[in-house]
Amino acid sequence: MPELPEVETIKRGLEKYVIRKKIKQVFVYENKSFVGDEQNIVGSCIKNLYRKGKALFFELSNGYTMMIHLRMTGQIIFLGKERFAGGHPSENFLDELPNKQTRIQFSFSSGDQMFFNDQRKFGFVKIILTKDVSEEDFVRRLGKEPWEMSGEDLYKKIVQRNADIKSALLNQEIIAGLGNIYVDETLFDSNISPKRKCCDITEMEAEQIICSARKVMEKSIQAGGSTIKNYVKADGTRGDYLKLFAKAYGREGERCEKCGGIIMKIRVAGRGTYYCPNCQK
DNA sequence: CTAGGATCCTGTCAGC
DNA sequence: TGCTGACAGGATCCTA
Repeated sequence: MPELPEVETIKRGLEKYVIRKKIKQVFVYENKSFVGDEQNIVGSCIKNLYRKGKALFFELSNGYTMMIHLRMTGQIIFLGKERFAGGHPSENFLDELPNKQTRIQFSFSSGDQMFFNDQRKFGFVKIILTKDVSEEDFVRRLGKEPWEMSGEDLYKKIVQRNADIKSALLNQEIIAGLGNIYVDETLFDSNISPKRKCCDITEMEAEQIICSARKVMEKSIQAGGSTIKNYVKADGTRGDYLKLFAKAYGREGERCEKCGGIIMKIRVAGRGTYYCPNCQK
């Protein structure tokens, strides 16, 4: 689920609550979701919080770093005086905690709590030595984010490939941060079909893709990703935050806002894919 | 090396 | 009502 904008939103929202907090206790409800020894982080303070691609890194005071990857259904919920929740949007943003999907719970000396919830257990918390972060497989293989690369950079990485453009944009080694939704939104904005072969993409189109990816993700970060804020509307009812900005994703059968045609759903790279066959060539 | 599919896991929904 | 299969905002591993 959570793609770069959601993880960035969590990072921005969470840092004001957790920086300088001391981890007093860690409860591991699901062994699969925790890699490493939790005793290595007990007693340490959170010095810094940053993001690489779709992963979050908590740099600790004792030489360790805690990496969290939300994968498809992960959520992070901070519970103090206020509640801050981000990640996979669902009813249990508002649940009593811990709940059935709580995999890891952190207690801070301040009395505040942080929960890692994950329905499908694909996500994980991993403890690594801070000095080894750059050698971590995930980090080593991660490509550049759209803001760090030019259209020419992207063009060079895909020009010799035969795969569909959608498949390449989902590949985090080629470009970091896009997932199933933002690839569809990026290609919709670029007027490029998800089925186009990489080797057919011109350098100008690659330029357009980078431009659209930045635009689409910036807009989502502005909207606040899938946080509790935009999941619960002002009147207390629950909203589908995707509808706030998605122009193609999840809109099968609806009218394209650009041409008035019908948004179609097909399968590309094994994923549900929404696009406008009229606009996207 | 690449590309495509299976896989990890739980939950929900459509269709019978 | 139950059952079944498809599918879900990710990334890795296996096979050809």
